[in-house]
Amino acid sequence: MSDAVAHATKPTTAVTVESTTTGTELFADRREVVVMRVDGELLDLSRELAPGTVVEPVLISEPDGLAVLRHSAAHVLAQAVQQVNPDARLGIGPPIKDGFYYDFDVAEPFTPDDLKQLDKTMVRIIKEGQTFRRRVVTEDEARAELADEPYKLELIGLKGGASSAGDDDAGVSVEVGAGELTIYDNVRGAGRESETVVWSDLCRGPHLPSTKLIGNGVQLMRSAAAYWRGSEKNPQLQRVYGTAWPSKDELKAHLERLAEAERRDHRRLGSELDLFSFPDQIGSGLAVFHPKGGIVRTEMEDYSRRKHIEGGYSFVASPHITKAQLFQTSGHLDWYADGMYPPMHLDAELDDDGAVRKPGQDYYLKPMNCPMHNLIFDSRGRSYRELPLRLFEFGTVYRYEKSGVVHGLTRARGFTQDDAHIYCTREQMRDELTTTLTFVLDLLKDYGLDDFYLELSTRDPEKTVGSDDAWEEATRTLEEVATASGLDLVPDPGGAAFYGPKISVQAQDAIGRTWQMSTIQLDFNLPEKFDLEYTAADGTRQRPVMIHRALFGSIERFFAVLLEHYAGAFPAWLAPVQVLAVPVADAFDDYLSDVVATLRSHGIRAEVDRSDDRFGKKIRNAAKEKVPFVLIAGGEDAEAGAVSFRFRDGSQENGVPVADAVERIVAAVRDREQV
RNA sequence: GCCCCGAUAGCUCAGUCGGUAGAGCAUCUCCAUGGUAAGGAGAAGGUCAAGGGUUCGAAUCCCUUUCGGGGCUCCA
Repeated sequence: MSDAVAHATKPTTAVTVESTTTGTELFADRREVVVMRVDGELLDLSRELAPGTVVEPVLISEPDGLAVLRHSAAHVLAQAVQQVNPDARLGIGPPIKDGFYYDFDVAEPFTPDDLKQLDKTMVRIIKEGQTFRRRVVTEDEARAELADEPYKLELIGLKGGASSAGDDDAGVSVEVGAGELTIYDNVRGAGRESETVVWSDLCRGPHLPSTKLIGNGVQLMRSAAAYWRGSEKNPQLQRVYGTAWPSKDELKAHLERLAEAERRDHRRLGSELDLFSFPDQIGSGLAVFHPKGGIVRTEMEDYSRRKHIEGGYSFVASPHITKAQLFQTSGHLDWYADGMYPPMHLDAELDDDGAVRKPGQDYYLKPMNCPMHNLIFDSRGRSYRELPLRLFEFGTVYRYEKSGVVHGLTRARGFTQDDAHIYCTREQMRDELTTTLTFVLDLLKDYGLDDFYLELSTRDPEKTVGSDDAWEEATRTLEEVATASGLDLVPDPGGAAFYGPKISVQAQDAIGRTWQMSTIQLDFNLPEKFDLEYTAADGTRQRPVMIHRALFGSIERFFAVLLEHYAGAFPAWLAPVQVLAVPVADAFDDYLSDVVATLRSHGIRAEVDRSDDRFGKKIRNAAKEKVPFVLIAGGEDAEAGAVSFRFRDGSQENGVPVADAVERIVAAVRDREQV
């Protein structure tokens, strides 16, 4: 086999078959090879290979191998479910990020106890070392065999229509590929006289050679309802989620990552650190910020304002409600009325007999600021000399999110956008987009995020307005600007707003999660609808181009992202309490009060812990509050006119002269250092 | 909006079979307190989310609403 290496796409690993064989034989001495790739297609190792075929081994540790592991685990789950409950009907069971799921039609939803039992049953199946055996069937054979599986029959029907690539349903193609129809039999004691088929499933494959290879890195996570084939119009099935890894250690590491994410959950930290809450009395998705959260938010806004002044933005303000006509003009009422709070009907007058004397007006809470900014642009004649005109506002908007989607600060019903609309000429558009993208990325870096990629959301013809030409030009310009940034660019087909395509900045946080942050949207459409014009140098009236952009998206959401990114340990400039002074005994309260007064005179948020807790308890409290600088003073420090620093990592620096300490803290805040 | 689960003191939670409310932390008072993650004692704190029903009796069982959680769908 060593000489078999020949011309192949991956010369280091691919082999060329010399005589008819199978992957099983070819890679017999390499246990970590679980599936093989031929012409870009993944195949079971047991498939026969003709001479001349170029074969790449796929390891369980690489993405394709992991997906096969996870999909195989989904099969085991389905077998376990039908073993426990023969009446369960099968949906689909694809691999997903970190694991897999399988959908079932069952009379009773799964309980946590059911999942435990299924986990045990799965372990038994895995240990049995069942073989996944592929069998090609005709459509009629498949229909006969799967007569009791209505969802599988539906998939077979689908296969006749659209190709797998054209089918939007994630996972459907996992079951019925583009090629032959196949059923996989799970065989116990394969090759022996006693061999029996214990379970079968319609599936395109491939799978691991044996359930044994799934190993002990599998765990069921939760169950939830999911619409059949992802459509609200279809019945709901019960979905069981699992996670699967090549080893127990990797499973443990994954569970630890989940636990870490839970510890950082902004909803948990928000109440632990007394930053914000969602009082029931106000309503779902509507937050109040407490003093400590309020100061963080204020710092975020103040810094943003300063940068916007430097960036040549003009500041505007607009009301929270408006007459319906404005959103009629903008098109929002046509496209997104469902996402808006229902109108207040005002000013109607009735006769004594109930007839309408004066019709009323509908007023809406604003879901967006752009129509308001358009009116500011349009409040007088505009000259090309004013362009680009950049209107900025921390604009609070209200969107009636469906009850099931509201989630902490990241998906709220009322929130404040750091919203700007830039009006410019077509000639300025490209430069302005470039400048804006740079501005956005630089500002995000100042807040401590620095790992980005871009996403280009393009048109969904069903959900958009405007001419093809305009969309084409807008999309091309955005793509060019995005490409020029040098960042990775990922397509997001159909993800555009109804008025234009957008670039969104995706940022990775400290534990590797991706958040959609800023968006930059190009819009030829709203200027048209609002009939916006400026006078060009030659005296003609021209239509400006409009750029929508938000950096934070919403302050609330960005607050949540930063809170999770820093796990509550904000850099000094953002921390609610920047310095907590802890006396060794209350004899030093006054000494530290003087230090704190000096710090405050430099604009530092500093406090003395004068509580009657013992010293150790005060240190504990300061640590739990994640205060960046703890200043300690006892006799030694006081005599030397000094303080001792205790940092968040527990490290210490003693006997620092007060003036040096103040300078150091002021510098850390000024330079936005993480400490 | 849909499916499932939940709501007990400020927070985290216990409360058996339907018999009338409990802990730790936090808070307040007092005592103690000189060096790096919980000093001690005491007090106060509840219309058991809200409303309705069943029952001699409901935190407990049933219904509705509100709020929250996990998903699905959605996200200008």
